[in-house]
Amino acid sequence: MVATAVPVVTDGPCCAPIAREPLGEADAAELATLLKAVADPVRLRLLSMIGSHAGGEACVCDLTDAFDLTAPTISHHLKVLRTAGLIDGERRGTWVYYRIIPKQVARLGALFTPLAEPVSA
Amino acid sequence: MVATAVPVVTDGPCCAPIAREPLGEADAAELATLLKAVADPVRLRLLSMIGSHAGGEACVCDLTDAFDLTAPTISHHLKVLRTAGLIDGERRGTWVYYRIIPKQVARLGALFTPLAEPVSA
DNA sequence: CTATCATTTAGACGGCTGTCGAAGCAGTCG
DNA sequence: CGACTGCTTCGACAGCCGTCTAAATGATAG
Repeated sequence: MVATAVPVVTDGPCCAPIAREPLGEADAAELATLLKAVADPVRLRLLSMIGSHAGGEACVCDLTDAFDLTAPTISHHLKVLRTAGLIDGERRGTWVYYRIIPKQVARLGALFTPLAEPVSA
Repeated sequence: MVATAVPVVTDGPCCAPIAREPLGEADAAELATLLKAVADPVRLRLLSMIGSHAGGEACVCDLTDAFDLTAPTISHHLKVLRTAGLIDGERRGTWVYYRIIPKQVARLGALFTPLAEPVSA
């Protein structure tokens, strides 16, 4: 968390955080990396499937079956998501289970959220 | 808009919309296109500069000066953002001014926002 | 130990993408 | 009209990315 010392004036539906002050070069580069990780239809669906799966985690075998893609390709996409810190994988016996890391996903949302509603928390 | 007829159970601070139900193939493809448009450091900064500029719009000349890139390259990035429906440009005399289209930007935010707070609207 | 299944890694290949220089279009100034 | 400035389009090129096949690794079963 960077916590820029800018007083957030929630005076109505103004604009997303990205539109409050110009983004620095370094921040932009880092955020772009994060965004690139989700800017792919397959990875978007993988993330969605993992997140919406009962128990909060999904087995790779289930994920692979849902696409017309080979197992290595799915594995590659999962690695991209894992490297970006969006998901975490764990091996239990024969199968590997993936789980979403909500904090990092929320970071993406915070970027473009209009902040129209006051943050009650 | 595909509008899958699934009853969305908002039973508390669960997870982002993307994690409530698996994303359809078509929706994923369309969202990926939108995300690709912002998954670039230069475009992220352009969007941020335009959005945070006084008056809500920025001249291309200002934008070009802020980067170590040639004018055609900046123009290319602006076109990508415009094609994605994120910004809109208008020529006034000698200069061209760009403006953010908040609705489309908000769509991005809604994707990953945790929805921890009840939607008052 | 060997066989088999689940997943990842390695290597290769075609297509997309960011960048540039050159040229074209639009508007202003003399 | 003719020259000049601001921005975009065009064409080309290097590098990245998504996909595959083949092979390696990890774990269980017989």
